[in-house]
Amino acid sequence: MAKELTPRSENYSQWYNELVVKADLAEQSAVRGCMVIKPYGYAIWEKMQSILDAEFKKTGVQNAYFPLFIPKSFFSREAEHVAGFAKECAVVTHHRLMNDPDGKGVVVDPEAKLEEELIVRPTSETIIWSVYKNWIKSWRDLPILCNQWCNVVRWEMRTRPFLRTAEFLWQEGHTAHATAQEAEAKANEMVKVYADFARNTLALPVIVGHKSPNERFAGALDTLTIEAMMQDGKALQAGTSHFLGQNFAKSFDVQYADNEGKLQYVWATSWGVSTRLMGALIMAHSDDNGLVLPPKLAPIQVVLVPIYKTEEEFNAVALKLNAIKSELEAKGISVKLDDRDTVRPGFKFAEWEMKGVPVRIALGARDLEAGTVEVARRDTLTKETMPIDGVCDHIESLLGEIQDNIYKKAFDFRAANIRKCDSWEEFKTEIQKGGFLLCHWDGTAETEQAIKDETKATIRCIPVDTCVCEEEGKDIYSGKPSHGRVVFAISY
RNA sequence: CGGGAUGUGGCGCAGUUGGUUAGCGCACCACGUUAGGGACGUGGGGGUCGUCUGUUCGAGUCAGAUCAUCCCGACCA
Repeated sequence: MAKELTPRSENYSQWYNELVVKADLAEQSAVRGCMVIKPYGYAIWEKMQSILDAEFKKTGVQNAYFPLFIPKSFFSREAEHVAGFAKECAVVTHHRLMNDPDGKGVVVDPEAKLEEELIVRPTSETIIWSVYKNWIKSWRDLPILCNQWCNVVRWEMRTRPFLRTAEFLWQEGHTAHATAQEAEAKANEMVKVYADFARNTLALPVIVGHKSPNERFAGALDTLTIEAMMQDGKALQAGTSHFLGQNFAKSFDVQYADNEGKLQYVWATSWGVSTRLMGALIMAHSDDNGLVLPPKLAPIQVVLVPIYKTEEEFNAVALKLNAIKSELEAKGISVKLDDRDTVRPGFKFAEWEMKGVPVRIALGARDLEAGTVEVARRDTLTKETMPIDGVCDHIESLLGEIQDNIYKKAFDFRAANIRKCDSWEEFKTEIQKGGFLLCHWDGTAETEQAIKDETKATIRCIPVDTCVCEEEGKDIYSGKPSHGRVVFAISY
């Protein structure tokens, strides 16, 4: 059948690419590396947005919107920042088209060349700090805590659906503070928000940690990350929070008068998560039957499938199912009654499984007589027939159970694929098997680079809340002294 | 930008040493039978074979050019 997936174990990439399309999440667009997010996929993203947005607001953050275009001169003010992004920017050079004088179609009007080129934002630090300069005069203006939900463009050489696309949706928070301590605390607070969201909502066990200087955001003094493990053992950076120090304040000359009247540069953070979380969700939980969505994120939590032969049978079954639907909805559960008569039940079962709906209820004439329903759960692919009375209460708790079980499954998988490694020879073969290796590192960029060149493995993070191993040891590569283990992995 | 591959109805493919009307599966349309794990039967619609040039009596098939896409690298959330 057209809907069948390549098995995960056979070709992980192909399985992933097919799943994105077959679960109706997204498809490729006419422009290479860009993606159409379809309604079902977007509904999941919207759910992520609304939950995260509420969390941000609890920390005092407000939403705002800054322009898509950044004048080239703004962009080039912070040296490290430019160096980090210059190679992947879309640039607007003209503002008008004209009819091709030599024939059909249109060409760029050479008369309409812009005096200063505009960069399509790859991230908004520069434009935002050029604006913050006008907002900040006094210590009384601080802190400023803004977030924006928007799209950004990074012209990547190679793209993959959700994980790396030329254009993607994200949120970027940008805060300005009077002191370094306050800014660092904010960066920590936000990475905690991300970690809680990943664990509680996405059912994704993540490791929180610091990036090594090599892997740090361009222009940051410190980058905090949440790192997740995918089912092929590769690491995925799922969100980052940066302590930017005074780099951007100095580049954009943003100073405030403190309570003694002295001018001080402002301290900054920025933090973001993107539609890459969709990729993380897919790769962490899905199986050969398709998507597996944690109930807290599923746009449809329960699907009802009627089974019938005649119209009378359908009416009787639908009556019962509608009653169940109302009762579930009264509990705040989102329900879909699949009453299409154009496809058969078996087709519906397979289709909703592909789309990852956590719970399916099937009800037919047989059940009506016996007073039962069939309840199937997506995470375990098991089903049981139970009395129709009390089924809604059962499903309410079942959704919680499924949420926990999906997290547990991912947690156990990760636990089984994290191991310590103390020998360089062992490292070289072990790292290729996938998973995270906890190893001693001497703290130098040279060692990290050498390891990357030889094995493609990078330091995913220096963990702060999971697998923390502060202990004396020797660097796995250089043999120099080390004060703790860090997480090495091959990453997306 | 380096290495590899592929372009044939919406999708996935076949198409022999060049040979006449370009074929198959899925999807689609109609009718009927079906319906508790991706239904079946019968009938039907839809493609000039990525593009250009060449070789030839004759090109989906051979040659050259060109464009596009995909995979592996470099780069990256």
